[in-house]
Amino acid sequence: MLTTRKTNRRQLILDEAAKLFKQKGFGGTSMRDLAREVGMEAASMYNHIKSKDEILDLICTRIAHTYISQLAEIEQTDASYADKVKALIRLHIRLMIEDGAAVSVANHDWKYLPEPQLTEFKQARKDYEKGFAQLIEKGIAAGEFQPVNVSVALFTILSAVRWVELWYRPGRELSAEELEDHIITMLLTGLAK
Amino acid sequence: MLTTRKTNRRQLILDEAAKLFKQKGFGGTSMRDLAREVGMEAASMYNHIKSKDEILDLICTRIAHTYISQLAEIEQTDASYADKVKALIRLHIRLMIEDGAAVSVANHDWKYLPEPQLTEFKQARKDYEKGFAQLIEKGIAAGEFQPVNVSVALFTILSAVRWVELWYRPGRELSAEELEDHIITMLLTGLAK
DNA sequence: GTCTATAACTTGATAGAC
DNA sequence: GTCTATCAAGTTATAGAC
Repeated sequence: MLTTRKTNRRQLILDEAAKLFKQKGFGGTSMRDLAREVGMEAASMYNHIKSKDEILDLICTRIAHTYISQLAEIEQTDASYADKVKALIRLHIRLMIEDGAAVSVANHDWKYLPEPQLTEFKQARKDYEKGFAQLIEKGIAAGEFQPVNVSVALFTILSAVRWVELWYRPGRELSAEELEDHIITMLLTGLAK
Repeated sequence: MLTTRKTNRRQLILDEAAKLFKQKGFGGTSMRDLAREVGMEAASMYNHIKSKDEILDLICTRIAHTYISQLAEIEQTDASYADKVKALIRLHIRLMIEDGAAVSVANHDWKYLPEPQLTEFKQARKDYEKGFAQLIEKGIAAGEFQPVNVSVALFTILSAVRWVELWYRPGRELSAEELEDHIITMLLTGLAK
């Protein structure tokens, strides 16, 4: 685990909710579905959480903060820009593997957040993307990267680490580290000979 | 348009449905929402379509067939494998730009398809991915591509063309063709110098 | 083909006993 | 803190007048 979380009753609800939201979507998951998975009646869950919307907010906000604090950490190191970008790619993949359900929810169901959480989430994501883009820009300026279109490079990287969610199963042929190596090779040196 | 479709009443319902499903998800869109957009009462739509599920099926199936027939066409040409892969990337991007709502639905809401359509859709996607993977494999065997991990390359490419949905707006700084060029450069030659 | 009315059901959330 | 019972609102879909 990259982050340590209490494993009380409330956290159990959040963890099971993330799994169900990933499988069936926020709108496709009822509180009764969730209650069955948690092992209590739907009404009882309201002693631990305020609403279905709050569950979504807690999941999305935790993931957003995780990404932002990891970016801040990497920005402070004195590695090359290429190494910083590689480190970020590795962190994305590792978070997806270790906390995939919550990351999927933050990737897909954030749009169902009520205001003002929706606006806050979108702003946090924008800030993150801006910080990531600046690493690529500086890498180009420093001669470490090709002069690619920065937005295209950024979203190609972010998308490439997203599919891990759809594809990777622990115990597949590749270990997490091998997977990271292969994706970094593909993104940094490309397919062509 | 890559495909020509009749613009009767039924098709209007399908087109508006695709837009709403993309915006609010299949579960988050009610038949009343859709009816308002189409300009009739919810009950009246049932003279044109059988059910909400049928709408989803018609959208997903059309997109699946489009991809599969495009792949078959490209496979038959005698271009190099590199050129075949590039052509497929261009077709993905163009379909996303010209028919983005339906492509988004086929990408995200296919999981709400009822059986047996769900199984059929998953099989069609699997077949498509297999055909695409074979082009990459043969390209490696022919010495046109680096000996990358084929699955990683395939899903990196498929993901890279997916984000166009989240990002591209007509009238943005880039034309469709420039966007295709940039993405192909990023995927084929990579970020590193 | 379009409408109004409504059947049959599911939804998120609450009240109150224990 | 968990339960049963329930509410108010929303869901897909159909019946039947016009």
